[in-house]
Order: sequence, then C-alpha cells, then structure tokens
Amino acid sequence: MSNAAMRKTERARSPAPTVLPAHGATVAFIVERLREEILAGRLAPGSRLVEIDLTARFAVSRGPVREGLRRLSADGLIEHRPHRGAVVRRLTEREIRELFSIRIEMEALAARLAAAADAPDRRSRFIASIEPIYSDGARNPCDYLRENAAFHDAVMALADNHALRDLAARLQLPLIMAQVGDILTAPVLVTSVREHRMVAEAILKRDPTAASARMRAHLGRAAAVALEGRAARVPEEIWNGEPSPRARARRSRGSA
Amino acid sequence: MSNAAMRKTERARSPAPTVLPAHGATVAFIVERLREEILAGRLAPGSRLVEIDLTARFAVSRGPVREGLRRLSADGLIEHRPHRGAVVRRLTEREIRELFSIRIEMEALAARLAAAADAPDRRSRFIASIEPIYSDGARNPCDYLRENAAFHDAVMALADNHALRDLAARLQLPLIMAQVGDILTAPVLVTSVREHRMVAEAILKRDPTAASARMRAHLGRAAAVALEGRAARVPEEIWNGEPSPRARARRSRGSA
DNA sequence: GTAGAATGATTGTAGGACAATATCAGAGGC
DNA sequence: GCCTCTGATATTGTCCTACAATCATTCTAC
Repeated sequence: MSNAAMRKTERARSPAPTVLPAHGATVAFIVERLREEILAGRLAPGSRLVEIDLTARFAVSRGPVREGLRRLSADGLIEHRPHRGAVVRRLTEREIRELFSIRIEMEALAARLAAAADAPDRRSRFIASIEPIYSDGARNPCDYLRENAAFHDAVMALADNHALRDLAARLQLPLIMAQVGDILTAPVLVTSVREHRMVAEAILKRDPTAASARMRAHLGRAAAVALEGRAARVPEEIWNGEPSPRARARRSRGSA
Repeated sequence: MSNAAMRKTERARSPAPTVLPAHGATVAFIVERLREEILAGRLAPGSRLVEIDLTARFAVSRGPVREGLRRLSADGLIEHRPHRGAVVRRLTEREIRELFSIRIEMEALAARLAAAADAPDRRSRFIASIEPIYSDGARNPCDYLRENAAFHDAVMALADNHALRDLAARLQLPLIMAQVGDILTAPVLVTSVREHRMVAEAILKRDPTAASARMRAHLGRAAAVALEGRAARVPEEIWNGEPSPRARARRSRGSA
C-alpha cells in the first residue's frame, strides 16, 4: 500500500477529532495525542509526521501543528530535519546509555532528598502513592510501566525539587521504555518491584545514603536489561526512516 | 516615560534589523538576539516581550516570533502566561537552589566520566581548552564568566556524553549568572580559579572519585555565593513584573 | 466604595499564499 | 550498464490578514 493511499484513508477516517479542543488548548491537545501515540508505539520510530497530514487529522491549522511538533522535538520525542519534516525519534544505543546514566544521577539525588525530607504531609502522601508496589499479584508489562512511573514520580514529589521533577519528566524514559517494550518478562518485573520496595524502605527509614545507593542499583540494572534486550532485538544501523515518501506524487498526479 | 512612547521609539529606530536572517534562519536569529539581550541583562527580569513589538523590532512576522518565544520558554529564559504574554523569567531563590543542586550532580557525573575517559585525542583537546585557567593574571568578572563556561564545557566534552552536555546547556546557569552578576568580587574569582585547577588536576590524574568530589565542592561553594549575594541584593517578593502594561491605551487613544 | 459592565491589549487560531530547499524520477552522456 | 544532471514534487519556512477568546484595567451605577 502506498503512503498516499494510507494517508488519504486516515484523513477520511478522522476529518474531525473525537473531541474538539477548547480555545487555548489546541496545541496541548495535539501534543498529548501525538505523545500518547508515540509512547504507545502506534507511531513507530521513523514514522513521518507531515504538517499537512496532521492539520487534516486533527482539523486544526498549521500554526498549532507546528508548535506542537516543536514541543515534541524539544522533549526529544521527534526529530526535525529542515525541509524534510519530523520523524518519530529512534534512540540509538548510545543515547539510551547516556540518558540512563543521567537519569541515574537525577533519581539518586531525588532518593537522597526524599529520604532526608521532613514534611509529614508529603511523607504521608508518598506512602499513599507507593502503596501499589506492595501488592503481591502478578503484573503485566503495562501495569508495571504505570506502577513504575508512579513510584518514581512519588519519589520526586517527596524530594520536592520542582526543577528536578521537570527535568526528569523530560528525560525520555517513557520513550526508552516504549522502544524496549517487550523486555519486560515476568522475572524482570519481579526483580524491579522488589527493588522498588527496597528503595522505599530506605526512604521511609530516612536513610539518604542507602536510598540513593539502592536507587542507583535499581536503575543501573534497568539500564543493563534495556540495552541487552535492545541489542537482541534490532541489528541497529539498518534503520533510517521510511524509504519512500515519494509514492505520493505519482498517485496524486495519476488521479487528478 | 510611558511604555507606548518607548516602544514607538524602538520601532522607529530599528525598522530593519542590523543583518537580515537568511531564509530558514529567521527563528534562530530572533532566538539568538533575545537570548543575548536577556543574558547580558539588557532585558531585565520581568520585561515584557510582546509579539507585535518584536515583529516590528526584527521586521519579521508573528510566526517566527512566536516560535522563538516558545523556544526561549522551553529553555527557561522566559515565562509564558496565557493571554498575558511572555516576560523575562526571574528565578526565585528556590529555583536557583534547585537548579544548582541538579547541576552539581550533572557536573559531578561529567567530572567522573572525564577522569575515566581514555581517548587520547579528547584528553589533549581538553588540556588545550582549559589552558586559560592556569593564567595568573587578574580577571574581570566578564573574563571569568567566559573562562568558567569554557572550563565546564571542556569537562563535558571530555566526558563525551552528548545528552549530558545538552542538558547542562539548558540548565540556565547563564541566566543564574546574569541574575547574580555583581557577586563576582576579586577573592571569589581567585577561589573559583583555584578550584578549577584542582578539578582539572584530578581529571588529568585520572582519579574519578577526586574529580567528582572536587567538582561537587566547587559548585556547592558557587551556589552558596550566588544565593548569599542574591539575598543581599534583592528583598525578593516585591517583584512581579512591570506594573502597568496599560499606559499604552491612554496614550494611543490620546494621540489618535 | 464596591460590584459589574465596557474597553482595550494581547494572544490563540484559522487559512491562504509564496519562496526556499531537499529529495526523487527520469533523461542524457560516458 | 552506470553515472550525472536536470526538472518535478513534496514539504517546510515565512509572511499576511483576519477574527475569536481572554485578561487586565477602567469606567459606571448603585
């Protein structure tokens, strides 16, 4: 199937978005939709995001679309190439390694701050939000991802460093996760949950050193798993985005 | 003097920018100009950046102006308030503290990686770029800021973690520096330069632990100096941006 | 003097137009 | 047959105009 045909179908299928964004929320609407699709893997790495197509898909004008793409680009979810358009970013192994090593430091800092935090209200909120990690039931990967995000965000919240929380949110961990998705086998999940509990324990005991060290260990292991799984999955290098954005011309000329 | 009058003067004075940006570089041009003015302090914290005024000042349309503002906003140099416009960001004491505590971790990581780095070519480039820190002459604050930026960037380069370098660049250290500017007294500079040398020594000796610890100490002290100086300078709180964006209405009605 | 309406400034969005550029298909030369 | 050059095409970058929505101030009525 040609790109042209595919895109026309998409346009036809959703001439109006499910819900219209309120005034002043158009950009946010677009960003959220695209982000969700990218992280869910429905937009694979390398997929092209063409402004015209998006205007049709979301029934908005090019202005908000461009702004939305720029924001996704700033967040590192897509890549911009001048006059070529945006494509869903594919992280290289090196980038994953780099991002993990940064994230380790940030999360270790957060764990330390969290363990040292004194505010009783924040502590009780922390206890409430991490409650799911003490569940003994089996988890499917999707559940785990949610639980994992909630846990790390709870640590950030207790640490109470806004700038840190913002920065961590922009560190593409979700993107990494999306790109290594099927690594999350049952034993991996069990180990991760156990590590979460150990981190939590140190934080609750107000032991900054242990909290930081355990967080470091947890993420270090996660990084290893992610990189290993990825290596097994993709030969790397072979990847360079969609090959032919060109079938379109022929098609439209033919039908016009 | 009213805002209206001031802006009219500006518009008249620069109907065409000094150099016209090439096609495809308009946004970058605007971003660079504004960034430079903000960091140099010519645009004080709280200054309003009105799209219409900027289109006139740079002789471009609203599109690129909006894009530029978004980018500055993403970099944290300005703040956006819906339907109110952008203002040059003023960091609160809390934000400065938070940003420094993050930066400490990032730079400590960089120092550790740099000390552990093996590549001879990168090491020699590092040696070349930090050469200025061994100069014994007195420095003025401006020189020092340049030397400081170069030193920290050299460490990042040797560490060879692209993501880390990007992130560090977006950590508003320049903005912090711009907002604590006159703290840089002679003894402060001397101390800083000495600390740079100690960090460099550890890196050159390939001692990751010492490099990381010394970088931590250096930045910790820098943070203390910045916060202290700032507290002495500004009573805080009294600040909320320009008070009257409204003198304009009266004026234009009166003159029309 | 204060609640509420009017006013004006400013942004948010739409939509159309054209220029600049990257890429690709095919023609023509070796 | 392979390579280079050229033109066609897709796509973005920029400009323009217009209008709706919203915020802050000012004015008005009580």
